[in-house]
Amino acid sequence: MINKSTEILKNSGLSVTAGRKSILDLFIASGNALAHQDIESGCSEQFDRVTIYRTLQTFLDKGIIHSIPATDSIIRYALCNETCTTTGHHHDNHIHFRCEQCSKTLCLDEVSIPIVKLPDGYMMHEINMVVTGICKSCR
Amino acid sequence: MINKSTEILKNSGLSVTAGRKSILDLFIASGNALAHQDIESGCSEQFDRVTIYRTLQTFLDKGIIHSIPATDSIIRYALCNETCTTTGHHHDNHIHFRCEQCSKTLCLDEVSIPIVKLPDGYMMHEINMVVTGICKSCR
DNA sequence: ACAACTTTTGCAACAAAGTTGCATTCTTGA
DNA sequence: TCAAGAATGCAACTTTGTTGCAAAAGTTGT
Ligand SMILES: [Mn+2]
Ligand SMILES: [Mn+2]
Ligand SMILES: [Zn+2]
Ligand SMILES: [Zn+2]
Repeated sequence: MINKSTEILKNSGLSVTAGRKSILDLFIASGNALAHQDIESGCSEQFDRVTIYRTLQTFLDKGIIHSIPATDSIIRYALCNETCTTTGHHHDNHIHFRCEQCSKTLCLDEVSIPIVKLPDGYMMHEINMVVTGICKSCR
Repeated sequence: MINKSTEILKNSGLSVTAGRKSILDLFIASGNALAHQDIESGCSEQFDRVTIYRTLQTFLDKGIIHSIPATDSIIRYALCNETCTTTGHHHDNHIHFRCEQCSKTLCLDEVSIPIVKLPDGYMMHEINMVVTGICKSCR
């Protein structure tokens, strides 16, 4: 296995293509969550918009990345931890932080989502918690 | 004050127009959160798409409605509780539930968002918590 | 290293969602 | 009732997301 992106792709049973490697490298290099647009403009090589949509969907399905909800209708994505990749089911249990200053969205892996008790009759599947505010580097 | 929607508009210092009343009535009548599209198709009268965008933005600014993040890039909106309207700053502290069966998004006003401690250096402003699963009426 | 097979990609053509400027219409308060 | 200001509808446009299909690239076994 030559490098990390190749390794992740092979472990997920995906064929290794320039586009997938490139996009994955971008995720690995970047410290924050990426939106479709970030990827389109941030990739070393240029890839078709459609390819990026399809790649992101594939990565989601395989548990390589997870999506982060937001109120600006821009979905951002970040690398999952190992367990998601291996099980094909998302197990990210951390909160996300969106900085109102620098607009970066971060995974706060060290802050886990607290347990909430739903009213009777509700069945919980996934939880998402997004905090907005000012990040460490913007203070 | 003739009815509730008029009252809310006046209290927020907004002029009372057919569109605003209609949209607000829809929110009041509906038990769940509404997306732009729901409003466009659900209003008694037909209003221009642009008017609906602008109205939603105005309602957000005035603290009449709040937006609910989701990972499907469709933002949904729901009525705020009184405190938002009066202060112009959102104070909704409840979690949101999105049913994977009926696709309805609900405000669970009775379930408040638990407190989380952020790492040093982070300043919190707003918290959003969205739970997905199966709702009471879909079991 | 090659061929056969499978998968991925790019392109084109759409559809849906969101934005902006401007003229017209509606609200409001004097 | 009327003037001033605010909201609306329309047109034109940008951005975002989807689908089908042919060409290109990746994979597997020899
Ligand atoms: Mn994350
Ligand atoms: Mn709510
Ligand atoms: Zn920041
Ligand atoms: Zn349901």
